[in-house]
Amino acid sequence: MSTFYVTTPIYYVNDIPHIGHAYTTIMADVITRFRRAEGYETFFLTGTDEHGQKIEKSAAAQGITPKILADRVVERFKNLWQILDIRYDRFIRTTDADHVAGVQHLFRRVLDKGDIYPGEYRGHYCVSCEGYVPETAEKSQSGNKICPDCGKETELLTERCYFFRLSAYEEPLLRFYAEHPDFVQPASRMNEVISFVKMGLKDLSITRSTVKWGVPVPDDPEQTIYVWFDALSNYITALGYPETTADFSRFWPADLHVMAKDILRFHAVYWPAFLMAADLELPRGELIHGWWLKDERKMSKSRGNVLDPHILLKHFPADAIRYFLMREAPIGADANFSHQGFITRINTELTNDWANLISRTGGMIKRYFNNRFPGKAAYSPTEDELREDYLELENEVRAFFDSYAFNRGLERIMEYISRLNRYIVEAEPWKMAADESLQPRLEAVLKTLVRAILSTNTLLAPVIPRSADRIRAFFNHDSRTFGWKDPGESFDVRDVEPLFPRVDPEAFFAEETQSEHAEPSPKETTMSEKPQTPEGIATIDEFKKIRMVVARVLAAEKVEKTDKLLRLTVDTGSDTRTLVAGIAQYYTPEELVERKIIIVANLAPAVIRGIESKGMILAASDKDGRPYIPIIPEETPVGSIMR
RNA sequence: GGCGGUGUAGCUCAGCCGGUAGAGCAGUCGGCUCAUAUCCGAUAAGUCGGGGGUUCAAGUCCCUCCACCGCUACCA
Repeated sequence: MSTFYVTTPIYYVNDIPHIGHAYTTIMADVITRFRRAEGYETFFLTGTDEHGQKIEKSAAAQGITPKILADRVVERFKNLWQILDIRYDRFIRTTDADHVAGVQHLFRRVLDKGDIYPGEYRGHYCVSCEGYVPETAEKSQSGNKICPDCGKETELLTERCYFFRLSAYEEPLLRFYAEHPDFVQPASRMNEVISFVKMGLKDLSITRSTVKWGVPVPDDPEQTIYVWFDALSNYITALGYPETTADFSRFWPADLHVMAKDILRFHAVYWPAFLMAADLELPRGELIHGWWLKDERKMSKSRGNVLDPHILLKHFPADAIRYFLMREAPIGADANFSHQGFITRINTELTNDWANLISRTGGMIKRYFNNRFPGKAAYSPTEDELREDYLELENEVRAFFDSYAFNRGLERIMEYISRLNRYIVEAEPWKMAADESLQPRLEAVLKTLVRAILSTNTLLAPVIPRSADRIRAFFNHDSRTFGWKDPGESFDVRDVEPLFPRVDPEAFFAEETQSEHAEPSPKETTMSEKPQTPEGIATIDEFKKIRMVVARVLAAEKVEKTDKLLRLTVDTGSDTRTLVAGIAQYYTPEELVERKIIIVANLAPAVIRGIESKGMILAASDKDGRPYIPIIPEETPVGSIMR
C-alpha cells in the first residue's frame, strides 16, 4: 500500500493556540483524510516546540519549571485539536526523550562528517533580556543595535558555539530545486527560496551556551542545540530516527510539510541541507499557505486582534470552521477573516444548500415511504445523468485537492449540490406522491438523491468529517472510499436531523461584542507579555540630557536611491543643520517645508547613506512603524526647548 | 534599489496553450412548498488598473507606466 506522510510545524509553546495554528493543522488533517480515502496508508504528525530562552523566562516569571509550562500549553493544543476533529498519529514534543536522543544522534552524525564544526558566534547581545537580537534589529546612532524587546542598546558579544556548514550546500540545494521544481508550492514561494539561496549562504550557528533549556550537545554539555536544528529534526525523530526499522523506513521521506509562509526558509533551505549532510532523503513537498488577516491586518498579540477559535466554536460546529478555512482562502495568498463573511458562507453553503438538501430528501423519504424503500424504483435517463455528473465531479475535485486548491474543489462540489437541489424542483416529487401510479418514479428520484448525497459526502468528508459521519448514519451506509455510493434497492433510513443550524448574524454579533469586552483573560496575557522592566525608568536628570527643540523645515528632498529617507534642512534657532529621517513613505517633501517640527538637537551625529545627520525628528510611531509628526502651534518660536 | 506576484461586475473571486467577458454573495422581479423562511427561475450594459505594440483576433502574448502585496537590500 502506498504511504503518505504529512506534517505540521511544531508550535512554540510560548503562544496559545489561535486561528493560524488551527488553519495549518486543519489543512494537514484534510490532506491526510483525503489521502486515506484514496487508499493511502497515512501518517499525520503535529506537536510542540518547547525549548529556548523565551520558555525558560516565561516559566521563571510564573515560578514554574519550563516543562510544567510546556505541559500546560500542550494541553491547550491537544484540547483544541480534539475539538476540531484533528486526528494525528503522533503529537511530538521536543522534550520527548526519543526526540532528544534523535537530535543528538543527528548532530553527532553531521559533526563526524565534518559539516558541523566548532567556532565562535559574534552577535549583538541584550544584557537585560539575556539574548541575542536578530541581525535585522535597528541600530542606534552610536552603531550598536537596539534590542527590539526592551529598547536598550546591545553589546557585541562573542561566544563559543557550533556551526553548520550551510555554505557548502548552495550548489547542491540549487541543483535539487532545479530537479524538483514542485518541491515548494505555490511556485512563487519556490522562486523566493531559489533567489534567496542564489544570493549566497552563510554558515549557521546551531548551538548556544547562553541557553540552558535545550537539547545538550553530545560530549559538550555547556552547549545546547539551537532552535532550528532541534525543531526541524522532529519530522524524522517522530518516526523513530535513528532507528530505520518500522515507521521511519515506511514513511520517510515525508510527502508534505505544511506551514505558513513565515517559516518557509527554514524548511526549504536549512532542513534540506541538514538532511543532505546526514545522507538522508529529502521531503517530497512543502505546502506554504498565507496568513489570515483580521481587518486587513496581520493578527498579532500586541495589536490585540488575534482570533481565538473558541469564540467561533461557541456558535458553530468544528466542521463549519474547517469548511470555512478551506473554502475561503486560495492556497498561498493571505486572506481576510470577517465574521460576516464566515456566517454568510456557512449559512448559504452548508446550511441552505447542503444540509437543506439532506433535510428535504430525508423528510420526503419519511413522509412518502416511512423511511423504507420497497425496491420498485423506475429510473429515467435523468438519474443516469446525475450519476455521470457525479463521476465527473469526483475527478475534478480530486484533481483540485491533489493540487491543494481546496477552495476550488469545494466550490465545484457546491455546484453539484445546486444541481441536486434543482433536480428536486424539476422532478417535483410532491406531485408524484399525489399519484399512486407514480410511486416507482418517486422512489427512483429519492433513491438517486440518497446515492448522490452519499457519494458527494465522501468528497466532503475530509473537510467536514463529523457531519459526514452523521449523514452516513442517516442513510445507513458506511463507505469511506470515493466512488458512486449505492446502498442497494431496498433499504431503511433513519430520521434526518438538522446538520448545520442556521446562525442568526444579529444574535451572533450581539453576543460577540459583549464577550469581546469581557475577554482578555489575565492568565493568557501573563504568559505572552514580557515581564515588566523596572530598569526602564528614566531619572529626571537623564531626561534633561536630551535637548529637544522646535525647528523649522527650510528644505526637504528625497534621498536618492532610497525608499524611506528624506533629507531635511532645518533652522533650529541657533543654527541650520541637515538631518535624515525615514519618513518618505508617509510624508512628501512639499508638505514638510516651512512646517515646524521637534528635533533632538544634541544627538550624536550619524552618517546615513553618505549624509551626515545631526539630530533626529520626533514623531509618534504606530504598531506598523508609521510616523506621525506632531503639529506645533504656529506661534511657537523656533528654538524653543521642549520640557 | 533588485527579484517575484496581484490589479476582472457593489463585495469575494474563476477565466488552461489568444477568438469579441463568467460564478458565488448582495440587490430587483417572479415561481414552488418536500425542506433548517429553505429551494428554483429571471435579472449585471463591468474602459477586464492606464498607455503603447504584436496579431485577422488580446483580461489571455510583448513593452511601459501606476497602485497594492511578498521576498531581499539599504535604512529610520
